[in-house]
Amino acid sequence: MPELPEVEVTRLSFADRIAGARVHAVFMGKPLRWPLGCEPAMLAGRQVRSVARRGKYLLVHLDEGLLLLHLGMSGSLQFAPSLPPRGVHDHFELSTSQGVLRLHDPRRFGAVVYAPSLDDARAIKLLSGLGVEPLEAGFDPLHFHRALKLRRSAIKQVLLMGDVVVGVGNIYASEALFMSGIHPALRADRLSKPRAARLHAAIVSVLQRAVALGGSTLRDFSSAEGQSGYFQLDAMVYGREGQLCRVCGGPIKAMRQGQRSTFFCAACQKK
DNA sequence: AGATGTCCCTGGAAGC
DNA sequence: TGCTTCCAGGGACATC
Repeated sequence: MPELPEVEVTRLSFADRIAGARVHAVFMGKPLRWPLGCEPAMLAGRQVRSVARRGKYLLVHLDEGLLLLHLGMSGSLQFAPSLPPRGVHDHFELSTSQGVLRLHDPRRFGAVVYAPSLDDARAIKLLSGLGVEPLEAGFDPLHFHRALKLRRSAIKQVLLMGDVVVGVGNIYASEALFMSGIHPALRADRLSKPRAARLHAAIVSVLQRAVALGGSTLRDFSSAEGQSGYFQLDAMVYGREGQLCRVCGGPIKAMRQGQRSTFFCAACQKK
């Protein structure tokens, strides 16, 4: 399932190649999470300027307006000079002078939304509530600790909410908490400054590492060049219920938090 | 206002 | 073997 590293790996895999491309045609398949918000044919003739990322959203900037792409939980993008015939799960396609950008998304939790600009109400609605970027300078230990002090939910759930820091999904939240020795159910406002700093470092480390390794292949992920990642080989706790902790040899446990599964080692992770 | 629960969707795995 | 049930997940929205 695409979290920040997968989205970033996807971006890196086609951003340079699509920059400058002229849109020829737009294909819309089955409805995605949200409507496109404009007449698809309206996009023909526009030029792709750049592809940026904010949290788990890809921002395809056009010479006029932009497309906000979200991969949901099963979405992946392909970009190539030409692609094989569309399958039943290919729900969005941008044919351009430099290749075809195709969204494949079996579960259709993904989205493609058009906004006239970043100041437009639709873009603001999707982007304004997002927290800081974990791989940028604005994410620092002291601000992180201060933000956690305002939250009484379990630390795992605060990480998932994405309004303190973006891009940490279910897999990396479990991994980062394991790396920093923090129990997922600990209230966010109970983290000491040193523990918040350790968690901060773990988040940066696990995300950077995942980007460097090409993202996680847990489930359906592959980059827009078709490369699959191999983070799964290195998961310390995620998906390992009942297996032995790689550090202490104790059993990895699973619990539910807000209808999401959390994996942790009760010996290594303390409240 | 912050916290919590519900829902969207579908393929694959597990259970009977 | 073939059916049903459960589960995965991000995030908007409703409800307390």
